[in-house]
Amino acid sequence: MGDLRDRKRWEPAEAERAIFERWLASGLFHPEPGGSAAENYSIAIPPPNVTGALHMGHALNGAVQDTLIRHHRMMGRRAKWILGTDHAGIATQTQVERLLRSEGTSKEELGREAFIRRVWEWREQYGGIIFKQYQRLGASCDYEEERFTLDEGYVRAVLKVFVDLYDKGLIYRDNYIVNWDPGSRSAISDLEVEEREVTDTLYYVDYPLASGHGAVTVATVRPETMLADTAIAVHPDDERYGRLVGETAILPLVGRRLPIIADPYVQPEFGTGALKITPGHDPNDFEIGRAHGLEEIVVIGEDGRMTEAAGERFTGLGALEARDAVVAALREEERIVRTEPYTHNVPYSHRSGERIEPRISLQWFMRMDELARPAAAAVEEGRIRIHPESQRRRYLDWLANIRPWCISRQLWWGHQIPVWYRGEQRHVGTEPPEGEGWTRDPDVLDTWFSSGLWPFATLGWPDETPELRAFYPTDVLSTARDILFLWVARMVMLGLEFAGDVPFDDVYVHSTILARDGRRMSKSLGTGVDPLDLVDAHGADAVRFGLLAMSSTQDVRFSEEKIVQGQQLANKLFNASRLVLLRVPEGVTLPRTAPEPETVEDAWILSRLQRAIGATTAAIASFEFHRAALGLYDFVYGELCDWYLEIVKPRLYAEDNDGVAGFALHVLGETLALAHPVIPFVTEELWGHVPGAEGLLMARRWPQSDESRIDVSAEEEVGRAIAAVQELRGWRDRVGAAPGSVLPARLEAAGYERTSPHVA
RNA sequence: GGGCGCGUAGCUCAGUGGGAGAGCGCUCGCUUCACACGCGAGAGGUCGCAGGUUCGAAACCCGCCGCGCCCACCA
Repeated sequence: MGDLRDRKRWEPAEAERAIFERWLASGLFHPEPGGSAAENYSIAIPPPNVTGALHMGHALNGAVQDTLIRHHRMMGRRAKWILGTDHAGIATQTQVERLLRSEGTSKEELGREAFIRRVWEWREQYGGIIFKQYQRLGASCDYEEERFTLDEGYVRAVLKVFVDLYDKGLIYRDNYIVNWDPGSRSAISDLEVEEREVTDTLYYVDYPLASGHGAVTVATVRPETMLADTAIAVHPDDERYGRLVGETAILPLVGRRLPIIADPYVQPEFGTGALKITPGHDPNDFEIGRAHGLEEIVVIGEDGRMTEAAGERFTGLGALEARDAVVAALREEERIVRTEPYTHNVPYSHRSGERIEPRISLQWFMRMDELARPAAAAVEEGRIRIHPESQRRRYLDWLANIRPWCISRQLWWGHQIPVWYRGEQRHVGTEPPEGEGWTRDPDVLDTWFSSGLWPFATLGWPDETPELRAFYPTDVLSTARDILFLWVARMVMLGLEFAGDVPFDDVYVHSTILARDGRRMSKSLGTGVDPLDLVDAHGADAVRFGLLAMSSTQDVRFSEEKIVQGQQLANKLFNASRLVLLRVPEGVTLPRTAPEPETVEDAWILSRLQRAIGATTAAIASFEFHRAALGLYDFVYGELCDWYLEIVKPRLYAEDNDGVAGFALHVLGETLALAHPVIPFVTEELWGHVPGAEGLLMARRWPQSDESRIDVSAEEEVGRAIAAVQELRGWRDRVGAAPGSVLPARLEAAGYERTSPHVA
């Protein structure tokens, strides 16, 4: 560790690695299962993607979770931070596909089995790097037990849940309109779609009536989908069209006969008040089509290109090319009456960034309403608390309006759906059926389906393991806001349904750390900041402190200044400790209990310490991490260092200093413990230099705030002295007196009897 | 269209009924034996705008302006 005498600064780079090794070797990161979940403390980490690298969100969330885990570990709880990664279906498959392309091959060329083997190899090579990065932050996860959502046991849990839900009638297969992502060539769920504002052209197109008398004009921004039109709809009360309902129109370019129907969905004010109905490629039209029993035609294929059903001259064209071709053909027939620019929202895939093509396809769905009710009740009744409060409403609103979830994905990397087909027969089970000629459903499950089981599948469910008994339900789930529905709500639903209890008591939704420009950090814009660079530059404690100090109930812009502030705190604490430790005489060790104050300033700092302990404990308990971090800073800087240590310095340097040394050791020891969850490295290092300190600080008891040590009169007395000193210093500077000069002065005021020497 | 939130010092943000604050930046002064990644002293704010409640409002209420996020099936 080196001699403190020669170390004038806290040099995190040198010290942190060694300290982490000591923690890891201690085995304290890995609690043996025992006791009940109510006595123990556990947090399941939001599993990063196998492919993931540490970003600012991970770093903040890591700081939050580690602060909680370390705090509760010091409170004497058996504390487990459950660790693991997510197979991340689309993201991982996309990465490996890209790699294959660079090697001049493709997943189709390899075939499914070889491709999956390849992904596993890739995972062996690159997976889990992120945990090395978490370690640099000091995260005290249980590294001995790393879970993966495609581990054998986990797969069993996923398949069992699928089969159970199927047996309960909550999972079903249907031809339904879905968000088709041509980029990943898979269906995706509603939550993976983002709207973008786009200015398109609204085309007014004449559909001639079959009677030969006149035409109906419809307005559309997607002329290419007219090839799949199967009706025209008008509002039932729309007098302009009343007599046309029941008649037939002829679809231009195709010649199909389209019934003219009445449906209240149609807005008479929009366009011409007549709407072309395309059940195969529009969610609304799909509903109308089902209500009226219309034919469903699909003309856009899985690759986003027009199928043969679109007709010979359009087959193979991309959807946008087809739009131009259709418009050209319509112009040739003089069907386009007019056009106007039109700005509206268009769905894009959050995954691939490509435009979503709504299309009908055969998919697996999960009914959510039945599961949603208890999940809402758990929050309404306070069995789960969501912080900040504002997120509670979002959660409840989403559950109240929940819709079926499309859970099948047309990928290879993931949990393959446990359904086998043979002719008309279907077998749903965790084991393949007996006999020959069965083929398994090729689709895999949405990644969030397996993530939804995370808090209990990681603990061995469906087996009744000691881990499950000891650590489920977990205590806190800390996460970013954008996966509240995608992940958190689904864990609640599935936890209640399968593990028999809520998956966690508290949900903490942390800030999103934005770039300086107020937008999300972006690699392509170069506005991202790598947390590991910050660790290199300022140390892990500084990064943790800074992120916690930045965190809030809302989004914040990243400011490196806060991290610098953390670095200052670590350095300050290091040097304050040096002052005390280097003056402790032989034979004086850390007192077992708080010593009696010898002077008013002793009483004062002891009193202020109790308040700092109370405030820090309360801040962590209420998930106000900025209060915890900044409060520590204020105590260490503003009270301990600026005043107490300055005042006692002469006593520490005096010959017979046993008393004050012991007292200062006590204050130091309590302060190190108090700061440890936020800045674990420097505090652990210093603890190792405290004479009489036993074991790791990480395992020490959490300081208790002792009401009887709060001394209001000492606080007032010293507070007055501080104010007097500040006033005198101001005066000194104003009159231009040299700081080193000695001036005769007389103090004429009451209440300074014991502090006047310090004022002097 | 519905919902939520934000607007406080040059920057990033705390503060939510009674003193306008922190870090960084800026100015001035200090090689004081824990720390120059330091110490001390300062400058800097109509707390978005307008109205109301109150003895008292940065904070509570109403409106407006500006910014952001989420949800939503009007072609």
